[in-house]
Parts: sequence; C-alpha cells; structure tokens
Amino acid sequence: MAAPMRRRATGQVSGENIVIEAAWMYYHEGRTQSCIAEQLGVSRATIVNCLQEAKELGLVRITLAPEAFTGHRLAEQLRERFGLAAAYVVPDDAAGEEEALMRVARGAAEWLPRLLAPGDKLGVSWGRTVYEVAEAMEQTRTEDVSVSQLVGSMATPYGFTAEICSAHMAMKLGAKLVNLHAPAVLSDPDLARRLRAEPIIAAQLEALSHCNKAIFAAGSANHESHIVSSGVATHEELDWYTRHGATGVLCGRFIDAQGRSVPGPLDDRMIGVELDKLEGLDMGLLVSTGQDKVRPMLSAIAGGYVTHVVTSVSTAEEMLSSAGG
Amino acid sequence: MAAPMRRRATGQVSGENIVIEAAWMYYHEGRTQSCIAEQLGVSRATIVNCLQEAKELGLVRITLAPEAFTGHRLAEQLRERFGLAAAYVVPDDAAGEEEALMRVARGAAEWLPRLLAPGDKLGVSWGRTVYEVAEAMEQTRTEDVSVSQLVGSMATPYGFTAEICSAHMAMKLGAKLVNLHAPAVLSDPDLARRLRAEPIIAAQLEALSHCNKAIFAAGSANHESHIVSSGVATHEELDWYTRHGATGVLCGRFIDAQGRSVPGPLDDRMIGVELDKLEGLDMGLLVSTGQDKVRPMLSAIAGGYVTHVVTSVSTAEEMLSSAGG
DNA sequence: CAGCTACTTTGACAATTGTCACGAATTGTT
DNA sequence: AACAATTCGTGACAATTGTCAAAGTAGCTG
Repeated sequence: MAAPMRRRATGQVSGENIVIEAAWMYYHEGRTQSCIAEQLGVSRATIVNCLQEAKELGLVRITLAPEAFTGHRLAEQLRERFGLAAAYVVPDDAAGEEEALMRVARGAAEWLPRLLAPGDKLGVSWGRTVYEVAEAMEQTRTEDVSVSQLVGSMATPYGFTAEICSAHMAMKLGAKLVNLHAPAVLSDPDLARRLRAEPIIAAQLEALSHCNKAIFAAGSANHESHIVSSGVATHEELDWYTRHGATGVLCGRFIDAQGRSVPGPLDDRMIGVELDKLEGLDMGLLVSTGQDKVRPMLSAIAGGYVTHVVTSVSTAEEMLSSAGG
Repeated sequence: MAAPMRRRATGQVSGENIVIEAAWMYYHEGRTQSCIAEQLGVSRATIVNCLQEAKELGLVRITLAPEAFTGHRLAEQLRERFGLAAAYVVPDDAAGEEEALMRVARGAAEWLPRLLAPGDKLGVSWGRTVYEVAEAMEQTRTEDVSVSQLVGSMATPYGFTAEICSAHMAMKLGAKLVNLHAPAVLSDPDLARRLRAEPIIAAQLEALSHCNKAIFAAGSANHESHIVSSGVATHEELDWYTRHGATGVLCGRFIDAQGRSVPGPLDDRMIGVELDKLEGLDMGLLVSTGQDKVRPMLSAIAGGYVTHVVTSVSTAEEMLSSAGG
C-alpha cells in the first residue's frame, strides 16, 4: 500500500513543490515561463505542465472583484429600488439565454462564500440555476456551515434534483448536509401528512426552520417551467394556479404578484419548507436571469423573501422598467 | 466639475461595461482574445487594453489556494510541533532572502483577510515585513474591522514607520484606524510617563487592550536589526539586552528564549503595547522569514503570543530542526 | 469650423504560451 | 534480467498574447 511515488524529484528542486513554486513565480511574480524554467533547471514545457496541473488542482483561483458587480450602476439601482442589502449584476451584452444563466450562476458561486459566516445554516432550493451555482463553485472550506435541502426530491429528467443541488453545494462548501429524504410531492394529501409526521422527516423539516440564510431561484409559472417538466405540477394544476393569480414559483410553492403564497391543491401534498419560513431571513439570495423570470423575481422580492439578488444586466434592466422605475 | 466623460461608447457594446465583459469572457469562460474581440466587434488590441485595464483596476484577482500552503507538509509539522492553529509556508527554493521576504509578505497578505471576521480589532506591529504585507494586500472591503497601531512611531530611514504600516493596512482592509500619535521611544522615562497619561494617548493605548487579533514580525536581537537602525535602541542598549538573555524583539520589546519580556532600561521610555496584552489573543499572526529570524520566532512562539505563522520553506525547516524535531 | 488636445483604436510585428509526438526513466510483470 | 506499460520531460512548431507607432475621433477653443 505504498503511496504512489512521485517521480518529479529528478531536478534540483525539491520536486514535491515544483508545481507550487512554478505557480507562485508565474502568477504572483509575473515571470515568463522561460524564466521560471531556467531558474528551476527544467524545460519550459515542463513549466507549462506544472501550471496546467496547478490549474487542474484548483491551486490557482482567478476571480473578478465582486465590487465590480455589486457596485455596478444597475446593482445600485436594484438595491435602492427594492430595498435589498446588495445586488450582483453580471454582464450579458453579447450572450444568449443559456450563457447568461451560466454567468449568473458563476457570479452567485463566487459571491456566495463571502456571504456566509461560521455558524450559518443555509437552505438550498432546487432548479437548473441552483444546480449550476453549486457546480460553478470552487471547493472551499468554510467553518461550521450546514446546508439543508429546502424541498423534497423529484424525478427530473435533467438530473438536478433537489438533493443533488444541496449535496453539491454542501460538498463545495465543505459543509454539513441535511437532506430531505422524501419526495417533493405525493399523490395523496393523507400520505404526505403521515410522511411529514414520520420522526426522521419531521426532524429534517424541523431543521429547515433553523436556517438563517437561503439560496433559491425564481421559477416562472408557465408551461415550460421545470415545475411541470419535473412532475411537481401537472399542466392542469399549473393552469389552476395561474387562474388564481400565481405569477411565479418559489421553493416549489406558487406565489402571486405580491409574493403571497397561493393556496391550492398541491400544498397539502407537498413536502418542503413553507414560505413563511423564508421571510425575514438574514439572507435570501435570489439567483435568476431571463425575460420570463422577471415577473417571478419581482413577486419573490415583493414577498419579502429576498435580501440579495444575482442577475444579468438585461434582466436587471427589465426588472427596473417593469417595476416602474 | 462634470465627471470626466468616458468615451468608449462608440462600439455596439454598452461601453461602460466592455472591460468587465471582456474580463469575464477571458477569465471565466476561457475564450481567446480574438474570439472576444470578434463577438464584441472591436479589434483584438482593444481587448488587450481592456484586460490590462481590468488588471490595473484590481478587477482580476489571482490567488493561489491557501490550502496549498496551510496544508503543506511543513505547515502541518509547524502546527503540530508548536501547537499553532495554522501555518502558511511559502516556497523559497530558488529564491534569495529578499525574495523570500516578499513571498512571505504576499502569502500573509492573501491569508490575512480570511483570518478576519466582522467586529475584529487588529493590532498592527511595525517593520519591513509588516510593511510589505500591507503593501501586498489587495484592496478589500471588510465589514466592521478596526486597525490599531501597536507601537509608537520612530524615525526609520526606510520609510516604514509604525503609523505607515497600520495606516496602509487599514486602508487596504477598508478598516477604521486608531493610530498612536506618539514616538515609540523617548529620551526620558518621566516624559514617557507623562505622555502615556495624556488623555489622547491614554485613550489610544486603552484601545490597544481591546485588540483581539494582531499581526507582527519577529525581530532579531543583533546589530543589523531595524530596532537599532531605526533608533529605537542604541548599540549599547542592544548589548545590554542580549547580555541579559534577549533572543529577539516583538513589538519593540526584547524577549528571551522563553518569550518572556526582558525588563531593561528601554521599557520605561517606550510607548506601545505591553507584551502581556498580546498573550491569549484570538489570533497572533507571526510573519517572518530568514535564518536570523529563526531564534526570535521560536522565542515568540514559546511566549504564547502566536497562533498563526507565515514563513518560508527553508525557515520552517530550520525552525523544526532548531527546536529539536 | 479649423485646429488643438487628449484619448482610444488599430494593424503589424515581437514575445510568450500551448500542443504534440517522441524519447528517457521508472515500475510492474514474466 | 528482459519486456511491456506507464509516466514524465523535451524540443519543435502552432497559436495566442503583448507592444508600439500611427491613424482616428470626440471634445474643446479661439
């Protein structure tokens, strides 16, 4: 069971550290690869390899200063107009919808670790966007943070179920994980009630009320929404909710333009955090982009669930003009 | 007094944001400059300029993962051997003394912001190393941190007086600053006593006892030390202290091999923090490198002032072998 | 509105960096 | 001990990036 011996120790450099040494000289001291190669007594190509290894190991971290996005004109406007603690606006000038989503996710991924403090309990919602945030995050080791899954699991055809979102997020943060071992929606209200009463589930739901921060996306209340395609709601149910004023979806629950929960046939059958638990948190991080998300985002903000927003330039502009800027 | 109009608005891109847009595409999405230029409809050279501007503005931050240095073999050994909370060991394989110092400073500069939390009061010592740490720090905006100058000012021929160290540090951290408006050492004990009693100085000294974290370097007790060249101690005084067991200097005070303060002729005439105030802090960050610093560092650690260390590979090795590894 | 200033943008060229096929060294296997 | 199998380091070439002088453009001024 001998550890796989490194064999890079032929040079004059201690070997174990040549990757770090090279990365330091390159990124911190701004030397050229040739210079580094010469000093370490290896060929330049080796340095190229070292630098690539450093990148792959996650040794090198390139971030864009968050101030550039939170201090952006539109970010300030969002903050003032909607009374947020802060907003993070990523550029999407020359980007498509898909690309904008990835950028917003990346932005949130870079911002989130700075918004967390030791002792925090972070609730994680579900969806494509949240999944991409977790995916885009660098591995960090945050002290004493725990991550809870805010809504039950569902069978999405895309692979980003609620427990994968929270699990990835916890892993990237190096945090403790509280998963919700139950489906998001059941066929029968009675079964849901009994499941909620089940000790293990009850304990997990109880843990949710202790979350002091949360990350979620706004879902649109239309037929393309993942809430339908992942089987949480049927087309008929969706129609019912929209007829009764639903303008968006937050953590699996339909909300109206004022952000109030729209009570309906699904609620009794769902397992997940209730919206009133999300009010008045230390942080409610809304991560969304896209034209169809503007109304849901405004609804979520109106409901008082949101303290921080990550979005794109064009979405921010539409939010401001929609809200009567 | 109109704001100087930006004129980069000719292109099809919103203009104000082209720098951010370009930086995002380059650093986050890994595109080539040509690709970015094409997409934004400008020449590649323009993108080069944008990226340089981004760097100059401090928009781009390249850091090497701290885990690589705190998780280093020697870092672990230092931690265990000396009971530290953590150690950060920078490579210095192919580096000279001067370069090693710069690297250690840079390492501390990258690490320090992560060791601070809102509400902290950081005491800042004085010296070449501490100065370079402040200099190497990126501008950040830390919430509710204050910086205090731990020792009075002195006339150093090099420009890094105590108040400049603390002022730079505070500026870089975006923190509140409490300077000590007094000389570090006076010619007469009585004058020092009266100055300490002076309300404004007394208040500043009082503030020092509320520091919960501190950053300092270990000074060597030899004739090349800055403690002599900056006029804090004369050659005779230094000799006196070394004859009485001094092995190093910490925050302007001589300490022996066990880290105890060596009482002597200078103490009465000095204005600055007393060593017992530095014991048992939440964090005592010792930043030093060089062969002549090994004994002083060991002394400082023995005295219980140190919870975190930043040093270089070769110094770490010498510390471990000197201390009987 | 011509002319000036200060600035940005550009194209061509130089320097640096990335790629890849090959050879050398090491390990495990027969 | 000889032979794959594997991995790492190397040199030559391709791609990308940095530099710089010249051209262009907006704003200002007489």
